[in-house]
Amino acid sequence: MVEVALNLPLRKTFDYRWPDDFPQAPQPGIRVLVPFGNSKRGGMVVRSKPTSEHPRLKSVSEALDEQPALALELLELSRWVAEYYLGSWGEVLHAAMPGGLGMRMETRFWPLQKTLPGYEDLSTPLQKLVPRESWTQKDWQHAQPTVWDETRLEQWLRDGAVRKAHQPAGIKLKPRMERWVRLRPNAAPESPPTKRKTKRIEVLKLLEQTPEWSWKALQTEVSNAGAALRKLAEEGKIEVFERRIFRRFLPQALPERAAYLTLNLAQAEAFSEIDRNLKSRTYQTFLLEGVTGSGKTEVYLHAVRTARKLGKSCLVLVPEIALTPQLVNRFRTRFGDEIAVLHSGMDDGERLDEWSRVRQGLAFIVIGARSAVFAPLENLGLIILDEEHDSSYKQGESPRYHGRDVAIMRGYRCGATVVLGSATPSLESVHNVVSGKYTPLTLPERVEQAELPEIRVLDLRNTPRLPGSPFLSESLLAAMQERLQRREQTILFLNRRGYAPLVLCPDCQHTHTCPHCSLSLVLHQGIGRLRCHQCEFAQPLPSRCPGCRTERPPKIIGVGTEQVESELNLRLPDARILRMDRDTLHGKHALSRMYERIRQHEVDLVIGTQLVTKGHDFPEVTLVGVLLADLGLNLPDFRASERTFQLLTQVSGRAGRGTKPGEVIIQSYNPRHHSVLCAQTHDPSGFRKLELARRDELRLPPFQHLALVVCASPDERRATQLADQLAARLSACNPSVRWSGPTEAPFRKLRSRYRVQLLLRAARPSLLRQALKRLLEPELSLRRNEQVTVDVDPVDLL
DNA sequence: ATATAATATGTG
DNA sequence: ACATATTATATA
Repeated sequence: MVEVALNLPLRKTFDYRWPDDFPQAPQPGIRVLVPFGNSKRGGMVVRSKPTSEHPRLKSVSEALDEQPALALELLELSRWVAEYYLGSWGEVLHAAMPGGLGMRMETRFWPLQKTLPGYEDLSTPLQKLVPRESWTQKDWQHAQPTVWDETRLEQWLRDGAVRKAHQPAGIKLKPRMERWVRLRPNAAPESPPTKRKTKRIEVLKLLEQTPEWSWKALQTEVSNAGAALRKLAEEGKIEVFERRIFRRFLPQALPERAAYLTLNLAQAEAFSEIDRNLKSRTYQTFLLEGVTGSGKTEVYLHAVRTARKLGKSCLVLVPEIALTPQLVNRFRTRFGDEIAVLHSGMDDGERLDEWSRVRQGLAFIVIGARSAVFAPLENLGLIILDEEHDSSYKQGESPRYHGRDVAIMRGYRCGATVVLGSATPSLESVHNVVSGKYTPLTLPERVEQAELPEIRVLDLRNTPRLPGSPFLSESLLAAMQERLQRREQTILFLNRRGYAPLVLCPDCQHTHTCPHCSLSLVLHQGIGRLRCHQCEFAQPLPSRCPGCRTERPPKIIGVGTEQVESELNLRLPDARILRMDRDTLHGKHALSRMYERIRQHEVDLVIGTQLVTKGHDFPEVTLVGVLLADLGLNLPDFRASERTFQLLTQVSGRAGRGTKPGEVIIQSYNPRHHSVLCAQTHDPSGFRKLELARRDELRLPPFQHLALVVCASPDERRATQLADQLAARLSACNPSVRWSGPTEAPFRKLRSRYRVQLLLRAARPSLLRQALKRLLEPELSLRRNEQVTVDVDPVDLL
C-alpha cells in the first residue's frame, strides 16, 4: 500500500495498492498517476505502508519515476509547509517539482457512428472537426461552439453516439535527448584508404582524437557526414546512442573566472562569523544588515566558497526580479558550472533540466527565486536569502508559504547556516535578532569610499510645480536637466502603472469601474484602453460618457508611469527615456536586456515602478527622483509605513554607487512622516524604534502572529454568512486567540467575488494553528465559485 | 477540483 | 409528475 498526496486543494492523502508487476519498489518520493473519481490524477507517494484502513483500495495506474523524484528531506519539509500554512501537501509538492506533479490531462471525444444525427446543424468550423476520428475539448472550444452546438454534443453523449474520456496526454516535460556516436572498442582497423572512403576516414580520425561526438557536431565538422556515419554504424565500427542534454537558460559559455575581491574590515568581520559557523556545521541564522552598496554579494561569494570547500551545497535565494544574468554571472565567474538557476522566467524545459542537474549532483549551488527553496540539493550547508524583507518571498496564492521562513526551517532541519541579507530588514527579522534567534552582522558603509546619497524631500503642498505637469516639481526637472548635461543617468520611481488611475466625466462625475472587481479602471493610453489592475478586464476608452452621453473629453485624474514618460518626452526631447514596468516587459529576457541597456548607458532616464528599486548596480546613476512617496502610505495595511520606508531606502540606494556622488529627490505630501523622514536621514534604527513601538502598542506583528481568513462568494450576503459561521466557531476556541471581523475586505470584490474577512491574532503560532484547525473542520459547505482561504502570516492584508 | 447523489424548487 | 436548480458528499 502507498499513501499518495494529490495535487488537489484537499488537506488529506489517499491510499492505493501498489501493483506487484511494477518493477520498482514503492518508495516515498515517486510520482504516480492514480485513478481518482472518474479520472486520473497526478500525485506523489509520501509513504509506503503494509496495510490501509480504507476498505476498497484502487491500484496505482502508473509510476512516473523509477527512483524517488524527491528526497525524504524535502518530502518532510513540504509536509511541514502544508501543515504550518494549512494547505494541501500535494499542492506544496506540486510547487516543489519542476513542471509540477501532474501529467497533462485532456478530455477527448470519439464519434461512434458514421453519421451523427443533426450533424448539418453544427456551425461550420465544427462540421470540419466532428468527422475526425477523435477530437479534444480544446479543439472543440477553439472552434467557438454556440449554445446549439453544445446542446447537440450533450445529446450525442447521452445517446451514446459520442464517447468522452479524460485521459493523460503524455508527460508534460521530457528530457531532451541527442544522438551521439562513439567508436566501438574492438572495431577492425580501417582498410587502406581509397579515394571513395575519405569521408569515413575523416570521421574515424576525429573519433580517435575525441572518443565521443554528437551527431550534430560531427556534421558541422565534416560536411554531409550523415551517410558515412550510417555506413560505419552498419559495419559495426561505430555505435550510435542517445545522450541527455540539458537545456540552459544561461549562455553555455562560462564567463571568465574572476578573483575574489579583498573584503573590507566590516565585510571580513561578517564573513568570519559566517565562516566559523559553517565550519561548525550547525544551524544558525544570521541577519546581515548592510546599507545599499555595502558589498553584501561579495560576502555571499566568500561564504559559498567556504561551504563548497567543506563539501556542502548552497542555496542562494533572491527576489524574482533581482535574478538577472548579471547577478548569476557574478557567481559563475567564481563557481562556473556548479551553478544552477531556477526561476519562473525560464521555459519549462529549461527549468526541468536545471533541476535535474541539481538532482543528479551535477550542480551544487542553486540561485533561484522563491520556489527554489525546494531545490533538490543534497548535503545542504548554506542558505543565503538576499533582500530578506522583500514581500515577493511570500506566495500570494495557494500554497501560500513564505519562502524566507521555509528557508529558515530547511536550514534548521539540515543543520545549515542561513544568511538573511538586506539593507532594510523586516521588523520580524529585527525582532528575531532582539530575541536572540538570529545573530546580527552589519556592513555600515558603502565599499570603495562611496557615500550614501544626499536626500532632499520636497513638500508637495508648497513646492512650485511645472504648469501642465503637476506631478513634477521645478527643482526635480532642473536636477534632471543637469544630469543630462553632465551625461549622467537618472532614475524616476513611481509606483503606479498606466497613464492615469482615474478617468472622470466632467459633467456627471461618472468614473469607470471594473465589472468584476471593486476597483477603478486605469487608463492605458498607449493601447487606448481602460484596464483593471486586479483582473484581465479591459475595454476601449469610450468616446461618450456611458453615464450622461456627453462627448466632452473626460478629466484625467492622477498620474502613472506612462503619463510621466510621455510628458518627459516632450520636456526633455533629447533624453533617451526608458519606461520600465510590467507593461513594457515583453519576453523572458526583456528585464535583463533593460538592465543591460541602463548599464551600457544607452538610456539617460529611467522611469519605472518597483522594478527600478531592486538591488542593481548602475554606476552612472547619480540622481534618483521619487515622484510620489505617499502612494503606498495610505493603504489600509499595517505594513504600509514599513514598506514605504523600505522602498524609499532601496530606490535611494540606486544613486551614487560609482565614483560620482548621488542625489535623491523625494516628492511627498507627508514629508514629516517617519517613513519619509527616516529614509531621508538614512536612519533605519530610528525607523525601527518608532515602528516597533507602534506595533507593540497595537498588538501587531512581530509581537503577535496573524492569520487572515477570507470568505469569497459571488453573493455578498453569502460571503458574510460564511464569515459569521467561522466567527461563531472561533468563539468556542481558546480565548487567547483574538480576532477582528467579519469585516469587508479592503478590495470588497475581486474577480466577481465579494470578500469578507476575519483577522486572527495570537501570541504564539501554535495557538493560531490550533484555532485555524478548528475553523476548518468540519469543512463548511461551499457553493460554486465560493472559497474560504487561509493565509498564515499574511504579508499583505489586501 | 470535480463528479455524483440527494434534496429543494419550479412548471404546467 | 416531471424537469431543473441547489446543496451535500465522496474521491482510496
